[in-house]
Amino acid sequence: MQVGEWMGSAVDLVPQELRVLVAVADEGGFSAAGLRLGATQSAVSHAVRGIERKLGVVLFERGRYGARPTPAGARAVTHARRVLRMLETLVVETRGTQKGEVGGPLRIAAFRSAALYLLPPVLERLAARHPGIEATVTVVREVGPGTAGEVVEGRADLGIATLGTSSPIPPELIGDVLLEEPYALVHPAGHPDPRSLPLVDWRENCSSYTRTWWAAQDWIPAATVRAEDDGAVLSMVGSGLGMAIMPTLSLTGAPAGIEITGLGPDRPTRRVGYVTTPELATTSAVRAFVRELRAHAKPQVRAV
Amino acid sequence: MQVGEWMGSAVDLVPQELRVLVAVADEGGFSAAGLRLGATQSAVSHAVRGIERKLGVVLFERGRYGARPTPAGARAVTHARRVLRMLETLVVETRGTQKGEVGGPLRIAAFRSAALYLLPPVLERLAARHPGIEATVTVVREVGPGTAGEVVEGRADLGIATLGTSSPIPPELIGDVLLEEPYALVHPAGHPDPRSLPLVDWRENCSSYTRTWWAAQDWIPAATVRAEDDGAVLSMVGSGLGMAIMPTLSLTGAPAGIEITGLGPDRPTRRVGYVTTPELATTSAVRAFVRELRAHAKPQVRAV
DNA sequence: TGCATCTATGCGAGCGGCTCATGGGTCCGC
DNA sequence: GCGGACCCATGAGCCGCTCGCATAGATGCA
Repeated sequence: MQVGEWMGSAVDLVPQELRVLVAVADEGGFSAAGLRLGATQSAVSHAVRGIERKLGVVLFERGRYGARPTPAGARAVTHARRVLRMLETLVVETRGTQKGEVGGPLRIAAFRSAALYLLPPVLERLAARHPGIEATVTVVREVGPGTAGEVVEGRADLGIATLGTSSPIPPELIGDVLLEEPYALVHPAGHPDPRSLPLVDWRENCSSYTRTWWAAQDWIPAATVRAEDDGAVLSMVGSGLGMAIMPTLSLTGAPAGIEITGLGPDRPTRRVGYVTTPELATTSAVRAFVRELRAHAKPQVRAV
Repeated sequence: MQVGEWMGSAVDLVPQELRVLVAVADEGGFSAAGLRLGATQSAVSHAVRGIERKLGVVLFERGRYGARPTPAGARAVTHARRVLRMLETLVVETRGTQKGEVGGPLRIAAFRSAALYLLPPVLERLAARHPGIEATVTVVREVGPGTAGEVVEGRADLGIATLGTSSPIPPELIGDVLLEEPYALVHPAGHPDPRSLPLVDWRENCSSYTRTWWAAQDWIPAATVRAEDDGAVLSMVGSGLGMAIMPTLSLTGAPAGIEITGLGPDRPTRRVGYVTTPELATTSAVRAFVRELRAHAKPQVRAV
């Protein structure tokens, strides 16, 4: 005989149900979520209905367009992501304790230049040392919530972020500064008076500290051109369209025909660091990655 | 048709399985765990076997005595507790978002005197303000891992701890100081020279800062009597057996016949605070409790 | 007014997880 | 030494949950 409500709480959300929530939120509809999960729309509909009945709360507004999370639904999805990640962690760490090795997925969110120039050598050494770790990098524009937002929302395990006065670490996250790098003036090579060129800027380049310094410099004009990202800025400068003030990391892949000039002793700097959730900070995969990150970031500080 | 491995990952630990792990670890055996879960020993055996097969790791050593967790098992149990708590949080917070009210279980670990004299008024006001919160208090001796250990192990959501130089907040936890209270000399009322009495002490009374101060006081003898807890010390002092040096909180319920004398301007103090996990710190129940805690702790600082 | 594209739902099938019953192993007392 | 009293392990069977299928309902668009 099997009693209706047996072991377990009255409201038990199994991992599959959590995955359904995340999939619906990500895909924006039941049908698309079903496709992503390798299931039918019917299964998703049944599942969501069951969850809503258990919780006594409507989680998604259905409509012609698909499904949007209600406020309660959005909160549920955020929690669901974290729970799913902790379940993954449980499995990986338990296995790792047995075998004495480090492994598991590691989702990194980074802004463009960090993903292109800072992470590759770090990930290379990480892979060499811990082949079990499956690292994935997502490039996120460092505006609004930025990479830290990805971590808060549970979409990433660790974020490479610019940690400035304008963007402190959110209270529910922890992190540390990896390197402090100066801004420099970039301009077409051989230009006699680069400071007179029009300024090329891009959206992410707006740390408040930098802005303060900018305001004190009377030679800096308002940006005449606003590019999509720092890479675009760099190529525009290379094409002779103007000059730009960029952090060192963005200049790593500078093409030929570009000259970099320092901004003097009182030049502005920015701090680049990492952020992660405290429950993930203790996992061996995150610790191993941060170790490699530190080992590579430290020399760069001196090289600047 | 239903494919063998359909939705969800190959290794999916459902909440019931997590509860089985926790129950077996807590109860020390499959039969007892089954009893606690309202299920049979057979079900527990099947479940544990299934989990071990999924993870590919032996989680419990079985024997005549029952079942003990292996190292991997212990880690799995710790993670399981946290995941279960986060699932609970998901449900409660999602419902709360809808209704706009705060609720859910709140497991508090506190050392004896805090549970007896600090918490009751706080819990009273908390219950008045948020009837939905179901607070439970566990008294934990503040030695070794102490109340913070309960939180780390996932057995409590929030701990009232003595935060001193000897016991810093563990890196995976967050917390804050609530009040700083002085130690005082307690002795039988009317005694002409209380400092000459034999010293009564107890195990928890061993902050390193206090010890430093003690070492500098030549009038303090080695403890001649060592009681089980501060309450016992207090009643022994009340019986005229000797004097003791105790923090203010332990003196709240001092019986008649006891006199309290200050220890001068350079008296030692101890800091009492709370600790919790960062993922719980953002939940509305914990925030509400901490708010009440602060509101009550603050005046006590001035009253000292 | 069809059509396209969503979600909702009734129905049936299969797997998973439970109980029941039983067996094996070990320690203890008589 | 031997039954009994604890453990856990395992096989058989049953029941419910969850999913797929088919279809109906809703809605915006041409």
